[in-house]
Amino acid sequence: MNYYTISQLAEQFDISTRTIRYYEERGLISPIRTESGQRLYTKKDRAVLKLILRGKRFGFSLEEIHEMISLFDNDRTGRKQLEKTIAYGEQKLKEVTERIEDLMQLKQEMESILADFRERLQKLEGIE
Amino acid sequence: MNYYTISQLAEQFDISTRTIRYYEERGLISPIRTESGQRLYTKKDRAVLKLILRGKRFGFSLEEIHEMISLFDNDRTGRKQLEKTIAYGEQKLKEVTERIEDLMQLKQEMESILADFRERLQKLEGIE
DNA sequence: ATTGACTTTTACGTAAACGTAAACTAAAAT
DNA sequence: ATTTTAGTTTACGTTTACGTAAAAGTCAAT
Repeated sequence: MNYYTISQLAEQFDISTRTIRYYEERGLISPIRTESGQRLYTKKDRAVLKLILRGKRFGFSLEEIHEMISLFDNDRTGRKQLEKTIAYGEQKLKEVTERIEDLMQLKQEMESILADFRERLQKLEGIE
Repeated sequence: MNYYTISQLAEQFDISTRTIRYYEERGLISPIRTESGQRLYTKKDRAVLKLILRGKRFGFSLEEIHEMISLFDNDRTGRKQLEKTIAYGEQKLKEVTERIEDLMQLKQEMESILADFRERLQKLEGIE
């Protein structure tokens, strides 16, 4: 296995090292350390970071993202745990679905407004 | 035409009056005033407020929302203005479309993870 | 007319999500 | 060997999006 340094990841995702350390502060990511204390990130850590950034783009808070990440934790073996996780996942899935529908409606509206503007432009060009 | 008071709108959207005044501070909404200085909101102001809140749910910043609202400004009569507005609108539309696609991918992933968890649960229940 | 609910401005406070600087150590390059 | 460059912690600063409180004016109801 090979590792990434913090600045490599920062460059790859175009974020600051401070941001990555901050995510660690908040418990979202947990890189291993070298003897001297340097952080080393695995592919999995990288994937988690990717998830975080995607979540952010969707307007989820770090706290929400934190919860969602725990969905991917494979340590949930017990039946009760599994059931809770599934219930939580179903709820989050519903939220995402609603958000998609909302966005699609917004898209529709923007398209109709644009169509209206284009029509106006046409008329203006007809005069000239 | 009839008007809404600030607290009426606040109640309707379940937000604080401070929030509404803050949107005004930032130039997102511009209610008229009574002689004594009270704010009065028209249906149109209400619609703008609705837009703002929806934008927020999508994770747009107030600054971005501000720009998007200007799309709905009907004061853009000049041809150049119209062209600029259309170009801006097309770009925003693209962003929204990308966001939808991104979200749909997330949805897929969540569904497959959930399917996996459900399968595990089934196996656990088979044992018992 | 007076109580109480509502509104106004001004202004300081706050949580989230980092930015930035200092002071220091380790690694890499010359 | 010694500069650079990259990394660490600690800690204070900053922006966004409001919350909250004070002081004063206004509207609605009894």
